[in-house]
Amino acid sequence: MSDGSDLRKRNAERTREAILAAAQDVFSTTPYGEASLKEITHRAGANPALVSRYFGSKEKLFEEALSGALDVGMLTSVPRDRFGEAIAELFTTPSQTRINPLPMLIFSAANKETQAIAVALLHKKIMQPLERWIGGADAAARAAEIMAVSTGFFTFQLILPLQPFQGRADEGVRQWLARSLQAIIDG
Amino acid sequence: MSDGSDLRKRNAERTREAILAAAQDVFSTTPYGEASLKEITHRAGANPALVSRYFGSKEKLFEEALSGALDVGMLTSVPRDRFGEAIAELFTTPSQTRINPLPMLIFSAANKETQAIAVALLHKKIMQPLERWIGGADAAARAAEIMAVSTGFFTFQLILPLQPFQGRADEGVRQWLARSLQAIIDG
DNA sequence: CTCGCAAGTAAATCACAATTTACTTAGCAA
DNA sequence: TTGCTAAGTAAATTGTGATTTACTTGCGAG
Repeated sequence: MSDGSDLRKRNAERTREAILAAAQDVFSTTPYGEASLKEITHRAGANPALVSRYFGSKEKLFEEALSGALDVGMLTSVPRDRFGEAIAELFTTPSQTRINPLPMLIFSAANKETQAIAVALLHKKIMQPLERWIGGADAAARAAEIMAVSTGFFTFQLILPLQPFQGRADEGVRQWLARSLQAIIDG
Repeated sequence: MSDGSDLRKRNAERTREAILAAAQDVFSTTPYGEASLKEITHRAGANPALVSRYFGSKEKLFEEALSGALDVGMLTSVPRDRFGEAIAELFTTPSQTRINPLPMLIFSAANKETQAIAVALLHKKIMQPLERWIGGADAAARAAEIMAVSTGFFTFQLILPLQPFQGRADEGVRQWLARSLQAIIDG
């Protein structure tokens, strides 16, 4: 039976997961159009033809990769009165292990198909729960504001690098991030 | 001689400008990879082969289009004590006439080449003059913060549409934008 | 053991758009 | 008027990468 410690060479489930993991890796560091299935499957030790078999298409693979990476818990697991501080700390502490979904979101701008996929998933997996967590009449606006600040920050930290946002960023930038985000939560 | 009112059918200067204008139009509304030279030159009433002649390549055309669109005057022509208010008003007042360079910046994430082009132009045409206009020790950080907020806003207004940012946006969003930007200027 | 099928592969196909090439034509100059 | 050159065009070329196809092989059931 296929439990997690299965050592067979051929194992559809395992291969599928390996491709998905590689896709999250690649899609969060490489623009969608430049992320090739050859590269992704190579990293997974698999063959490009399997993407079609297991996911249907590159776009569907992207959808599943993004869906798996989007996790509102990142935000909502933090106490409200420390929100800004905690998120600013998280954003400015580079982590090799955890994959960051925001670059994938930014890269999804690369074509209309992936834009549509991203908008739908963003609503379902982030905006709706985030709005509920925030609560109140203008929760939707405040949730959108949090996304705007976060995405803007990562755009210029990871994709179009500006010096002040590089690496751990400086104290001033961290404080700005913390205060901006806290102000949105406090309303 | 070729003054601006020249009516000849064949006029290299005129054609070049027409292609450039069409490119700014298309590149600011269509992801780079989906913006075809066929579409751009069609709008300009010209032929795709002319891009190669007048600009060298699609990337060079993009560079010139972005360069022409990036204009820090948008920001620095505003009095400092009304900065937030004025920019928020500008950002939330949809204009068909003026082309918005920020989507082009966001779309430039689509590949490493255009990223590099965008970063270089962003520095030269926006960050440097903006930092000088802001002044002080942490001017670079504050300039980057302004870009982050602005780009984040347009990402979710124009590219991955979130309801609260659509159209003129609501009063709460405008106030948030105004206050966020003003706070960065005030330090 | 061996058969059948699921898993995996290599190579062909398809699609598409940028760029190049070889050609046509408008417009100016002598 | 005639030719020469710059401007413009149509079609061929190229390159790339996703997807499909036809094939091979591992592996477990019976």
